[in-house]
Amino acid sequence: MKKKDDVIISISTYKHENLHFAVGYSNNRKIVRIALPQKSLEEAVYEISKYHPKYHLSNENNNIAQKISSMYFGENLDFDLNLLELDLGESFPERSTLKTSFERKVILEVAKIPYGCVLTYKEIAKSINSHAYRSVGTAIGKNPFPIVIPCHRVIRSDGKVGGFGGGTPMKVEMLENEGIKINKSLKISDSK
DNA sequence: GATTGACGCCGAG
DNA sequence: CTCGGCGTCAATC
Repeated sequence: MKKKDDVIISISTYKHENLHFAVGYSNNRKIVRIALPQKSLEEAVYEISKYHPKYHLSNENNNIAQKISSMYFGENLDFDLNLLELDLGESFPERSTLKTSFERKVILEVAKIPYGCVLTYKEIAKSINSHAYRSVGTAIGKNPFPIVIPCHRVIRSDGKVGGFGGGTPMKVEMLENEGIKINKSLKISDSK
């Protein structure tokens, strides 16, 4: 009997401006994880393979990886969320980082934030009827689909950009690529 | 239970 | 403005 966790995923990559993007797919063609851009191909692939050790590299679907890189660099593109395997808890019980309903609620709420806009961790918590601001941050930190699920658009209530898995500088860069102004003390400068 | 957070709020310097 | 300190609650051990 085949364990679900043994599925072999395929990883496709795309390079732009010396940054390597990687996307992992399950055998049903859904995206199981997106890697933030890395300086080398090996690092980009590792960001996927550390959650899904059984994989092969593929050149199929790297148009998607290319699209994701365009979004990273600030293009305002629509992305079909149906391409994402949001049900990771079921499909990949061991590797999942979206196990609980709380985490899924948070991620789905973040998915609604439009291009060029930001919300605070507190606002996300409020919209899912919770006061667990810190837990919202922790859940967003596990986002398997960065860039597409715009976790970089969630900031602190004091106006600072806050933490980010790929480092605060990357978060700043992504926000600036969307036209959001950020001053030297890492605060969003009001764009009115 | 105890510890740990990509947080929030307030008060003291 | 920076820093503690405490509040808060989901996840993890």
